[in-house]
Amino acid sequence: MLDKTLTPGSFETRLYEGWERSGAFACHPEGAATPFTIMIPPPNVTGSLHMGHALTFTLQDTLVRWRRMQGRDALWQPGTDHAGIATQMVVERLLAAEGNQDRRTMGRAAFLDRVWQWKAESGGTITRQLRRLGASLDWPRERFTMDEGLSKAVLEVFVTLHKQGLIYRDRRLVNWDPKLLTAISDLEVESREVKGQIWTLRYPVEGRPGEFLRVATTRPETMLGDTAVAVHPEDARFAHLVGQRVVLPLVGRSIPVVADAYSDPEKGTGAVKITPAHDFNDFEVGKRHDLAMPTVLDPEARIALEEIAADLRAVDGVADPDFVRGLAGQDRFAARKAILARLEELGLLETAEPHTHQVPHGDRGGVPIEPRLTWQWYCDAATLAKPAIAAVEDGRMRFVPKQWENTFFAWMRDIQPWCISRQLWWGHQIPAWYAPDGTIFVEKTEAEARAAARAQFGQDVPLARDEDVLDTWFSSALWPFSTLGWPAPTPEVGRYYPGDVLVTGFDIIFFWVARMMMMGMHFMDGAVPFRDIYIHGLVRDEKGQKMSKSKGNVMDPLELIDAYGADALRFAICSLTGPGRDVKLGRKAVEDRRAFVTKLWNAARFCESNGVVVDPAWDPAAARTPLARWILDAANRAVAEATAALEAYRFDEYAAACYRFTWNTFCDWFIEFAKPVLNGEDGPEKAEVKGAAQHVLGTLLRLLHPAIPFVTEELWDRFGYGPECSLIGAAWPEAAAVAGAEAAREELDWVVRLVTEVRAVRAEVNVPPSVTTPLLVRDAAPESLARAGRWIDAIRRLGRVTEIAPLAGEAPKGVAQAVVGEATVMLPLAGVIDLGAERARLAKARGVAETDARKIEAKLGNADFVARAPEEVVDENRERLEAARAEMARLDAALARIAG
RNA sequence: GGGCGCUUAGCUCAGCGGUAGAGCGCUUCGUUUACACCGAAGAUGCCGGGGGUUCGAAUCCCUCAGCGCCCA
Repeated sequence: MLDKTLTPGSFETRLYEGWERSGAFACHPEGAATPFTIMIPPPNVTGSLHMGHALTFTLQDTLVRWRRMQGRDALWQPGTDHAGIATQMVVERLLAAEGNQDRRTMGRAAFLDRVWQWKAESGGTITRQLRRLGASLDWPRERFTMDEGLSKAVLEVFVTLHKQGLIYRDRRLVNWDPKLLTAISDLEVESREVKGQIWTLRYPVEGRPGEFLRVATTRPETMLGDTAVAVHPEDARFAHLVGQRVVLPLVGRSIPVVADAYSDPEKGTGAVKITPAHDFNDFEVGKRHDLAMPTVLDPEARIALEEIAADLRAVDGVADPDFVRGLAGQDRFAARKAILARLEELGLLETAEPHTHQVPHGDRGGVPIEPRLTWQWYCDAATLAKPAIAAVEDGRMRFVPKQWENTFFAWMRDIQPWCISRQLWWGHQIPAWYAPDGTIFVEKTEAEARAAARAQFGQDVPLARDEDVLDTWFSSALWPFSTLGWPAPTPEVGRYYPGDVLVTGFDIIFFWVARMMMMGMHFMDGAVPFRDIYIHGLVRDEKGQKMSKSKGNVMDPLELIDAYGADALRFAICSLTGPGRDVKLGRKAVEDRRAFVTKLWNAARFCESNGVVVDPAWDPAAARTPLARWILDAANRAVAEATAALEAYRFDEYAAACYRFTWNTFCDWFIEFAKPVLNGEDGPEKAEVKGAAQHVLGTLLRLLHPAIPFVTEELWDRFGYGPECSLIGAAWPEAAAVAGAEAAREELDWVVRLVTEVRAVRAEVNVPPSVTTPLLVRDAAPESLARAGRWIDAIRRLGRVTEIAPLAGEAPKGVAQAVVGEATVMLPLAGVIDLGAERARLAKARGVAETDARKIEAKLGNADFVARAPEEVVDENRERLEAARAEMARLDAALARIAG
């Protein structure tokens, strides 16, 4: 017997272990079935399961379970990425907390050992948690971006792209994180609004004593590296100064005034100082005007004078080399203060005004990034992006919803060289070796590099390997094929690449999506890495706020699973995942879906306690009773709706279709109609109701399994639809042939309408539930009376009716009435009902019918409508008008009957 | 500044040319033996404002307003 109350915790772990043990999650490369592949966008190895994961992995699991049931050879391959910066930070923090040596003291090899040790201990957190969610991942195929195999793929790709000229070394400005001491990519930089100040400085014009060029800046400390002042070429105010020179205060360097459209006459003073080595815009100006580009900040963003020491020159009242020398080694913000103070003393600081502006910050380190001129490795993203753009343009890859194409195109068409080197230890060390003369050898192994060097120099030379590692996204970009064993020619690569769909959030389009496309198409002979890209929203709290620790509105998916069950959480997620919308998910939403899971459980309990048992031989095509035919037909429609919804990635519609059929059809009506039969005598009718019940319950369990795998599997097993843990491998339901479906639908729909009307009448005229009445039917067609007779047991029970009789003559006094189709049904309730309430009720119903009729009359009275609208629309309106008029007439008659 | 999205019942959202819907909430009623994580009934809408296209607009177009996000 099923327990009276549903306790998901009592079976979730057992079922998951059962599935996993039985190999139900495994793909079958040797099989004949058509593959269905989803590559997990690898979560960060330092992460733990949050609501965003719960969302994306629930959707992925729903798709995978559904396709698996459809007979596809599903591969959902799990794994994590090594998260270079995040992991290194975690382990460094750990070392500090343990009171251990820091990484520089312990050295690279020892530090990396420690990271691997951490990975072994803590790296499995998220993969363990995914099991709680029910994610049916092919665990034995789990991969990690630092695995031997994936590292081989990284070497192959790096070396190949280098030989193709698509990876190169360059000295450009990079986003430098002065806290983490590494370059980071544009995408790892976030603008934050900062309340700062804007200062106006006075730069003396050379050879014109007393004349100054006023420049506005938010970063006065970089002035030490200024090599020009730019004004707009068409700005008349400064035309006479273009080509002149100014003296750089404090430093004493003579710098030119250049005309460059970058300078905005509307902003600040219209003249802008140019520091090419410390600002991206200034760098471009510097290149245009062939300016020197001295660096004045060291990696930790402290003042460094090496590149300007030779330029320092004392100028009376303007420049002070001793002061500048004293700044060496000072932090950028301390230096700013000192410089401003000194400029003020010299009378060269004109104004200081409050100013709010966007300041780039490193998203990991959290400090303002510092553009720095450094040598880094770059990937020619613009070239790699072209085939990916074309593949989306011509439909070989499809964004769902489509509008995300715009975001993708906008970024891809203006993509910048991708800085792929990082000054970290944890990651794939760049396979580049330097000879003493600076020659670079890029090879997969040191031995190959040595051989290449020997070939070049005619003798062995000492080689030093590049210390840097690659951006984590470089290895993640290879995920769709590196996880399948590439570059080895494995059967998996041929079979599971391209994937069918990548599921991810819109915030990740530039990271995984774009990069996987670029690398996939380049290395897999132009083949796209996945056909569909399903983009879902972000999880927010019930008020629509982004969840964050600082706001304190985070919900823990594991805690929700403990409280309500994984199925409730998953069903809530599916229900709320509409197209192109964020998912607002409060605790209440999960609690509400638990009620649905419980409802299903209780419906199953009803079936069990009424002797419904599984009968695989039961043939729906042989069903003869309207009730069986009706519920089978309704199930067919639910199957069609659910399948269409999943095909369109409409998780909300899939959940809604399942919900409606389960609750509003199966529970509310089928079970109620079945009760009189099941309580009655044994016979063919009862047998058929049981047969239909077991058949449809089985359909329901299969239909709902992708969304709520645990409770459906538990019920499937308990009822004996199959062996333990077999629902996951059961066939996705398909429409069953049902004879006479239309007639059955008409019949049952009529009964539903009759019962609903009777209930409404009773409720509105305040008939106590204890009072039962006969039902007098006037003007009923013979078929309606016959139906009433066939369903008298159900109508009695659901409408609190004693008997049904046709009424030919006068209606008794004090009836409550309702119109059902062509018939008027009357409940003789003299003395019980409030006649005033009944009259009001009928009048209101008549009003509704009249309004409806008026609207349709107006429509049909419009000659243009009749002439131009499609014929079926016009006919439909004529029929509706007729029905509305007939209803008005019947209601008028009903009102007349109880008049006065 | 450029781009995208949103604005429909108290709340969360479907619907996207042809009769305005769901869930939750609310009100009333309910010990009918699956389920109170339940059942029955009910109320609630200038479909953001304005203009246009159309026989017909919540739905298509323009415009304005507000909100949110992304990129500068």
